[in-house]
Amino acid sequence: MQTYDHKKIEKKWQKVWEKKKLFKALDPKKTAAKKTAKATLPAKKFYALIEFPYPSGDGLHVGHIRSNTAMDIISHKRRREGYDVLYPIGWDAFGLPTENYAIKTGIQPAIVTKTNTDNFRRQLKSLGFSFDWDREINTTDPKYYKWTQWIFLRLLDAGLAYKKRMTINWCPKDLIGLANEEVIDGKCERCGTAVEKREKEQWMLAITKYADRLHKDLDAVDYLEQIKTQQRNWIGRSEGVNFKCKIKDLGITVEMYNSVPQTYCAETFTVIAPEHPLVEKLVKGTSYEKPVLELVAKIKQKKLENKFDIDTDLEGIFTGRYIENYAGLGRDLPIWVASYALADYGSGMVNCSAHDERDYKFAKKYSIPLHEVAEPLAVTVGGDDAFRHDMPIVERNAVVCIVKHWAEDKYLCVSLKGVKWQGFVVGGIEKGEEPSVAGVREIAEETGYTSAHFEKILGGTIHAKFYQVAKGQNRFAHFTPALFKLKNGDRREITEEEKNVHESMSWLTAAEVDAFLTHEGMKLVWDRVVGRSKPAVKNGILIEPKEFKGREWSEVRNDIIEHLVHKGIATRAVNYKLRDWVFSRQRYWGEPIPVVHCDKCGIVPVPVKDLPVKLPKVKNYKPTETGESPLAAIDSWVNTKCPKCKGKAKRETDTMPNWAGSSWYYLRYTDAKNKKEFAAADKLKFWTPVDWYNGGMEHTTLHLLYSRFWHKFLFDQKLVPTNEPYAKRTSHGLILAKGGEKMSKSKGNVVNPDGIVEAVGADALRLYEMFMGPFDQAIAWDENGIVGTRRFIERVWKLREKVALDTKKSKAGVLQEVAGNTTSAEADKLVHRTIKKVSEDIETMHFNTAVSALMIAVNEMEKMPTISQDHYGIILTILAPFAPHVADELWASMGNKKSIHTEPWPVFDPAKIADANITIPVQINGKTRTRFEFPATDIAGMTDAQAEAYVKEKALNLDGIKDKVYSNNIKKVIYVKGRLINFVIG
RNA sequence: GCCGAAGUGGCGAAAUGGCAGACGCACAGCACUCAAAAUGCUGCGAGAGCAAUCUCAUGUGGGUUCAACUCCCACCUUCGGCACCA
Repeated sequence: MQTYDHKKIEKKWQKVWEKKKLFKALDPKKTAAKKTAKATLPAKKFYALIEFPYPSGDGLHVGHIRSNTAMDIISHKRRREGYDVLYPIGWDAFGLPTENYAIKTGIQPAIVTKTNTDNFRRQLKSLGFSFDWDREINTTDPKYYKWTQWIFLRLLDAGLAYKKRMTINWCPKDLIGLANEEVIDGKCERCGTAVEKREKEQWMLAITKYADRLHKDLDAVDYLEQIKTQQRNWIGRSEGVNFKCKIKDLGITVEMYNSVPQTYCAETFTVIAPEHPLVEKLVKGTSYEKPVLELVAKIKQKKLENKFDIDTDLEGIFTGRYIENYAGLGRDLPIWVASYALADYGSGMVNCSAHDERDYKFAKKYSIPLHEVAEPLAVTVGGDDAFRHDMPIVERNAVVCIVKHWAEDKYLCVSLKGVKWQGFVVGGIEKGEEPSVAGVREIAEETGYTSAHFEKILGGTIHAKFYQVAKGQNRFAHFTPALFKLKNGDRREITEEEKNVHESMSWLTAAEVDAFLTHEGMKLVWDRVVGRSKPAVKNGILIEPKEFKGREWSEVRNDIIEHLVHKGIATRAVNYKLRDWVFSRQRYWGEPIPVVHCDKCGIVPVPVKDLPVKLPKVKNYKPTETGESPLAAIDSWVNTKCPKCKGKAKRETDTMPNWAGSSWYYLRYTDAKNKKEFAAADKLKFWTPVDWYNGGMEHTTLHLLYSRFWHKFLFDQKLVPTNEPYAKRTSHGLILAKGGEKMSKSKGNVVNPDGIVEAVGADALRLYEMFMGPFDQAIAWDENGIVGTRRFIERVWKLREKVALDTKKSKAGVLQEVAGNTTSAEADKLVHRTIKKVSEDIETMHFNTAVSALMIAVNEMEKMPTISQDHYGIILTILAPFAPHVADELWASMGNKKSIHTEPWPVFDPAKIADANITIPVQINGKTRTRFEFPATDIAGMTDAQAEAYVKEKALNLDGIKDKVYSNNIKKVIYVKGRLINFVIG
C-alpha cells in the first residue's frame, strides 16, 4: 500500500471530476430528454446556494471555506439521494476596496478584478468543491450587469425608483464622498480631516412599499428564528395611532405616530426657544434647515416667543427622536424640529420610543421618585407647579431647558449628552439602598471639565451621587431616569473596579446642572409647559383618564387606541422603521444607472435595446470635486442624445450600490448565459426557489431584505414564479483571527489557505473546518487542530489494509446485499449508527459531531482484526462529502469503476442499531451512584409496571445502593422507562 | 443606545430536563529506535484518600424540579449587526 500523498490524489480527482462534468446541474429540458432515454434521472431538483464571494486582494478567506464546505456536503448528499443539484459559484466583484485600490495605484478596477477572480477560482478549485463551474457569473461583466440595469428600469417604470435630496459624507480635503466605513469618529479615514455633510440628489428605491409583505411573508419561509427576528426588528412593524398636533398660534398641524397609551397619559410637551443658538446649529447643513429657519423667522416676526402652544386636548407628550444614523446628529430634537424631519423623511424617521413599555418599566425600577430627591427644582409656570429639567449640550455650549409636570416621567432626570463621564461619582439609587460606591474622579478630558470644576461648584453645599446606569456608547438616553440623591452623600475613593468602567453615561440633576452652568457663566434658556398637571400613572396603574382608572396600562392598550380614535383625536396607524433604500453612489466601480438627463424631457430611461450602459475606461478613479462620480469627467461618455427627443442630453453619472448585483444573482445562475433574457422562464420555474441558502450572520438583514424586495417586485411583474426567493436560510459563524479579532489585511492576521492545502491537503482542511466547532457560532482560527483531521485521514487510509478483498465484488451502499461478507453484529451496529448520526447531523448542520462520529467509527474499526469490504465502503461513502478526494481514491482502490460521488446515499437499518443490553444508571436523590446492565430480552414481554418492578428490585440489591437505601426510608421512586431509576430518600 | 447571539477542563468542544466533559488538540508516562521524528498503548477538571470511594465543579445570584449546562427571573462579561465594508 502506498503512503497517503494528498497532493497527487487531490489534483488527480479534481481533474477527473472536471473532465466528466460530474457535478454539472442538468437543466429541465435536458433532464426530460435524459429521463426518457435512460429513465433514471430524477425530476426532483435541489438548489443549494452560498453567498458569492467578493474577490478581494487578500485571496480566499478560511471563512469562505467553512460556508462552501458545508453546502458542498449538503449538495453531495442530495445528489446521492437522487436530486438534480444546482450548486453554483460566481463573483460579487463591484465594490469599494477595488476602487480604492485603483485610486491608489491607477490600475484599472477591471484588471484588478480579473487578477483577483483568477486567484479565487484557483483557490476554490484546489479545495475540490462540487460547483457547477459552467454557470460562473461576475457582477462586473457587462453581460451580467446589463440585466441589473434592466431590472432597475423596471423599478423606475413601476414608480419605485425616485430622486431625493440627501446628505452625504464629504471630505473637504480629498474632495471625495465617503462611505460610512470611511468615516471614523467624524473624520476621514485617510487624511483625518473632519467630515462635512453635503447635499446631493440621490436615487432611492421605495422598499417601504413592500414593508408589510417583507414582514408578513417571513412566516412562510424556513429561516432560522434568529434571522426572522432580526428581519422583523429591522422592518420594525408596530401598530399604534397617528396623533394630529396643532400648534395653534402658527397654524401648523403635525401628525406624529405613537405607539399609544403612555402618550395618552402624559401631558407635557418639549419645546425650545427659537432664538436659541442651538436651533441654527442643529439644523445647519441638514435638509430641513430651510423650513426650520423659515419657521424661526415666522415666530420672530409674529413675536410669538414663549407663547406658542399645542392643542391641549390631545394630552400627548411628544419628544421627537431623530435617528442618528440618518441625520448624523445623534440627539433628540425638540418636537417642532423633529416634526420637520418627520415631514421630510416620512413617518419611519421619527420614533417616540422613549415612551414604550420597556423604558417605562426601566424607569419604574431605577428611578427615584421626585419627592425623594432632596431639593426638587420646583418652578411655577403659568400658575402651575412644575419641575424643571435642564439639558445641557456641552459641546455646543448650550442648554435646553425642559419643564415637566407630574407625568409618567415624574422622576427627575436630565441627560448630559456628549460627555463621557469616566466614573465620576457612583452611588446607589433605589430607595433604602446603601450607596455601593462613591467617589470623585476626573471627567473625560474631552469635555474640558475636570473634577475640580465640580468640586468647586458642588463642594460644601451639595454632595452629588451619580449612578452609572448604562455602560455603553456615548448616546442620549432621554427618559432613562435618574440617578442620584442630593442629600449628604458620602465620598469615597473610587475602586479599581470602577476605574475599569469606561464611557459610562451619567445623569445630573437639574440643580447640579444649574449650579454648574451658572458657574460657567452660562444661562438657562426659557422653557414652556403646556397641558394640565395631573398624575396620570402611578406604579404602572392608570389614574387618568377616568375610563381606564385602576387598570394596568399595558393591558388596556387597544382599548385606549379605540378611545382615542372614537374621540377623533387620532387615527389607527401602522408604523415601520424600515426606510427607503439609498440606491446611488458617487463612485466609478459600480453599475451605471441607465438614465439620461435631458433639458427638455427630464429624466429619460435608456432604451432596453441600448443596454448595457457600459462603464468607460477612465484615467482617474477619484470622484470629481463637485461630488459627482469620476464618470462625470468623461465628456465623451456623459454627453449623449436624448432617446426621446434626440436632443442633447447627459448621462447619469451615479452608479449603483454593491447590493444591486447581489440582489438577483441567484436567478441568473439558473440560466447564466442567456443573452435574450435575465433568465428563461422554464429554467426559473424548474430551479427556483433556492432550496437552501447559507451565508454569513452579517447578511441576515440588509442583503437578505434587499434581495427579497427585488424578488417580490419581479414576482409582481410576473418575471419570477415565486413570491420568496429562498425557501430556507441558515447562517454560519464568522471565523476570527487567533486573538478573537476580525481577520483583516490591515491587522495582518489573515490566514491564507494555500499553505494549508499544500501542507496537509484540502481534505484535511475541509474536515478541520467542519470539526473545529459548532457551525453557527463564531470561532477563533487555531491551526493546531488541523493535525488531528490529517491524522484521521491517514488512519482511514491505513484501515484499507484490514479490508478483506477476497470476497466477491459487492455493492457497498446497498445494505441489503451485504450477505456473503464476514460481518458481525457489533460491526454492523457501529456502521449503521454512524450512518444515522452522520446523515442526521448533516441535515441539522452539526458537522462537528458528524466528523466526531466518523472518528469514533474509525477508532473502533482499528480495534477489529478484519473489516468487511461493505463496512469500509459505507464509511467511505459517508466520509466522501467531507473529504471527497481521499474517499474517491480509496473507493477506486477497492476496484470500483465509478466515482464514489455517484453512489446512492446509504440508509441505516433500525434493526441493526438496537442494543442487546440495557444499562440503567441508579441515582439516589438525583445523584448517580452506580449503574447496572441486563439483557434487553429480560423485560421484552413485560408491561411497564412489571419492568419497573424488575429494575427496582435489581437496583435495590446493588452494592453501594442496598446499604444506603432501606425500604423504610424510600420516599419516592422515579423510574424513567429504559433510562434510569432514582430513589428519593429522606 | 437599539437588535441579536454566546459564556462548560490548559485549548476547540460534546450532552431529547435524566451517567457533565464524547471527539480532537496540547501535555505526561511507556513501547518501538543508537537517537530523534513518526506511530502505537496508557493517563489527563479540581480537591481528599493506599484503595474502594467521597466532596466540589458548566459566567454570577436567586427560583422551579425527585433531577438543571439545559427551563424561569435578575445581573456580569464577550462577540456580531445597525442602512455608503461586503
